[in-house]
Amino acid sequence: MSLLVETEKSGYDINKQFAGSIGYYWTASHQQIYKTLATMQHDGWVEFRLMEQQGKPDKKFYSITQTGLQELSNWARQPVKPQAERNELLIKLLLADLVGADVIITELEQLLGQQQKTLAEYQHIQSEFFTPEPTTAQTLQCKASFLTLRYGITSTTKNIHWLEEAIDLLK
Amino acid sequence: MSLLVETEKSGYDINKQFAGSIGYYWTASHQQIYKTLATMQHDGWVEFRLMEQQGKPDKKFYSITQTGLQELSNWARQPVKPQAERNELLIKLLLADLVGADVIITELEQLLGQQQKTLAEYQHIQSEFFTPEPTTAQTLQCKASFLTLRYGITSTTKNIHWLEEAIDLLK
DNA sequence: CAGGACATGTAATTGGTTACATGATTGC
DNA sequence: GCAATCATGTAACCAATTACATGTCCTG
Repeated sequence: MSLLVETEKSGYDINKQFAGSIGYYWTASHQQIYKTLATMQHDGWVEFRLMEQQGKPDKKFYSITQTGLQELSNWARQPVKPQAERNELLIKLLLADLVGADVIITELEQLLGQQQKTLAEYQHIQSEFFTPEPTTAQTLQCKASFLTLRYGITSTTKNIHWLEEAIDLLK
Repeated sequence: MSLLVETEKSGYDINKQFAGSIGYYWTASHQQIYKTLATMQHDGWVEFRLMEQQGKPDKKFYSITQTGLQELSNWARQPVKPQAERNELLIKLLLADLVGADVIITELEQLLGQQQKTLAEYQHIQSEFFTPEPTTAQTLQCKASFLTLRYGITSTTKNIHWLEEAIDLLK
């Protein structure tokens, strides 16, 4: 729903946003998107207007309603609920005896490579779009995107650190 | 199932383990635990023996079977599936215009306080149980617990860094 | 005598994935 | 001719949460 605050969008558009940069911190399958839009429409949180197209299926442009805006604002005022951390990797560590440490180490190394690649991408984005860094004078919108990217960079960096430490100790 | 590799346990025991240190990287409600144990037992991955007790309800001590061990080992050899990141906080950042930046900042500060407390706890545990740090000579079991703690410390540190940066920029 | 630990569950619902389905248009 | 893009969905299933349920013993 947050994505609809800015401007009206179709389910397809939202799906593309998840596939892009938004996907770094939130994702949903297209099935999930359409289902959610349908229930939100049913609850009166969003409404849509049909846009007929030739050759392609019709588009439904969803926009947020007053009720929806109220609902969203209420949600944003509630503290985030601590979500259960579930880390398969740490479970596997316990099983190192069972499958052999080398299997685990190989996987850790693979993940390390991936994370290093991701970090490089993020840093590229930062140097391209956020130099110099946003100051307090910038719009909230701009700060939010910057902090999102920074979140990606800090978590990836920490992951790399931990993976290196883990590989080092297990070897 | 990983928790049953070491020794037989009841659902109640597992629940307590989740409530303790294991809970930092994996949790489940007692309902979920009993349900999962029941299906695993049905699939032949675990078996139990009843322990009758006077005054208290009977206990079911579950232990892992050969089939279960095989299944678990297969699972551990598979690469972890990348799980969809979902971060409510970053969504809220986008809504700072709607609810006012101060609401968001207050929440960030609250979280910062919590994380600092958590970090202090972790560091206490580290200094108590892992000084000096485990070397390559230690058992895998010991290394695994250490790395789990290290994971907690690195991610909490990362959260603190990011929260400080975010508060700073939004103010 | 109230509240928590002990010990197990069922039922209903939500949130999400996987698989299946449709059908025209555009680019290689 | 084949795959990808555009654009929507349904159906079945799995995982997890919330709420409800039972009954004893021990401690303050």
